[in-house]
Amino acid sequence: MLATEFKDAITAADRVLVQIRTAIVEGEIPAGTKISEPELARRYDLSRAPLREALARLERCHLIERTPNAGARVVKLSIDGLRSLYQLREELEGLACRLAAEHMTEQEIAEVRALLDQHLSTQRVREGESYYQEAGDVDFHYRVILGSKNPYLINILSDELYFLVRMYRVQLGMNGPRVSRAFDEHKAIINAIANRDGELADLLMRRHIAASKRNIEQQLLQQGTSHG
Amino acid sequence: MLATEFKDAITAADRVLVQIRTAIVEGEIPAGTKISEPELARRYDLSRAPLREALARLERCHLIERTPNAGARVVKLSIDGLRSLYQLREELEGLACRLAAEHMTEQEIAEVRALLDQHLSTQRVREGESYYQEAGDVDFHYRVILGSKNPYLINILSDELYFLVRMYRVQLGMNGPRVSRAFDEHKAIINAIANRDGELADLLMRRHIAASKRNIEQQLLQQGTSHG
DNA sequence: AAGCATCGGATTGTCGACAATTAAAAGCAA
DNA sequence: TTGCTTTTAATTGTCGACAATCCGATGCTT
Repeated sequence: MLATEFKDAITAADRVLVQIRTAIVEGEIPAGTKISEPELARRYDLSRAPLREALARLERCHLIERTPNAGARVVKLSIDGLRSLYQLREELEGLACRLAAEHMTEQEIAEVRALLDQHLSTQRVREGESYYQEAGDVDFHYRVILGSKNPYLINILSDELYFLVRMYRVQLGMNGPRVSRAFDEHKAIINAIANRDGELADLLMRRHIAASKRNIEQQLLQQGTSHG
Repeated sequence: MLATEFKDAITAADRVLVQIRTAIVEGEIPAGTKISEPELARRYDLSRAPLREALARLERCHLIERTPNAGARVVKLSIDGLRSLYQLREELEGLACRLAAEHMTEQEIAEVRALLDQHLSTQRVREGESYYQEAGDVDFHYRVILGSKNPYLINILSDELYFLVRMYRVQLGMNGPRVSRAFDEHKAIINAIANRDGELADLLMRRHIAASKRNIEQQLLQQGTSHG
């Protein structure tokens, strides 16, 4: 997914990390599941040593929660969790926009624009398939985050928070008119960055994220009331 | 240092983590040092398994940097690193202040105020010893961060970023008139929070952190020019 | 029957050894 | 002597087994 997650020297722990992480994000391993180290070790055909390394990293991005001597559970999706998470996202990606407006090169901006055009045409062809929207959106945000050029900010957003964000979006879906509006909002944001108007880019990004939050929030509420 | 880092069931990995982390922050293990797993295992008298768990967590709070199959090094302190780090701190602790003004109970606020008075008297007695200032400052910020009641924000600030912040401050020192001014700034911040004026608390905290940054920045510049 | 203590099973934490990879030393050619 | 290749030693990654701890079931007491 992310352009170049590991340069070279991919270790077994890295492979199983990606596998389990994907399984959790996509819901193949359901939220709230108790994690058994021996079971997962058998399932992915490796020893517990690299598996535990992978679990440590999963804990880092809040996909599992560990308690000493008791084991780990896949995180549960909740409204409170969503709100806390998106509260931070608004702030951090807003900051990323301000910094991106300051630090992104003209070429980087041009690349993001090309990316958006490409996504737009892809969406026209594959209308309705939300996965492409998902991938495109993640990619856009990822580019802006990188554009901030702040290594700690990049690390927090793209390595720690973003998998949980994707988990909410993949499992609760992005639906309705938001799908098509997101593209326009992306365009507006990159325009502001291109104009070196960090303040506006910040504002637009916060609204973009807030709208996305409301969308998922509704899904959660509906799901919670219908079969609780 | 932090009130209750591990509830119970302290494992060997936890112990060695605290030991190594302190050694790095205090500079006992110098910045930039190559880390040898066998050596550290002998030094702290345990196997490599819990040691590696500890190293994984040290990487998480940016105190060491690992490259696959190549080993780990203690992070180096630099001006660029300081600026990136404090840029984030300003933003995140500013947010923490806004949230704290909203969510902290009257009792929590009263406790922080008592804490400040206690630190003030302690400082009068042990004037000049910057360690107490350091501990007091960390404690104040820690309380405000907790007051935000946002678990992700708390995790990022107090578990991931703060040890690196402390490393800069311990190794480069907090000197001059800043030491005494910090107390007044803390007072002003908690007053704003008590008045439920999140916007002001945010502003004051950002200035407080910016001033702290400038102070360390100067130390780094002097050190860099004097013996390079 | 309800509550508590005890026991058993399973899981996590830790250990020492082996395999794979890397970084540096030694050797050779130009 | 310089540059490259080869070898070698050390380090990291991985494995299987053991020890310590916890959760659930069983039995006893009141």
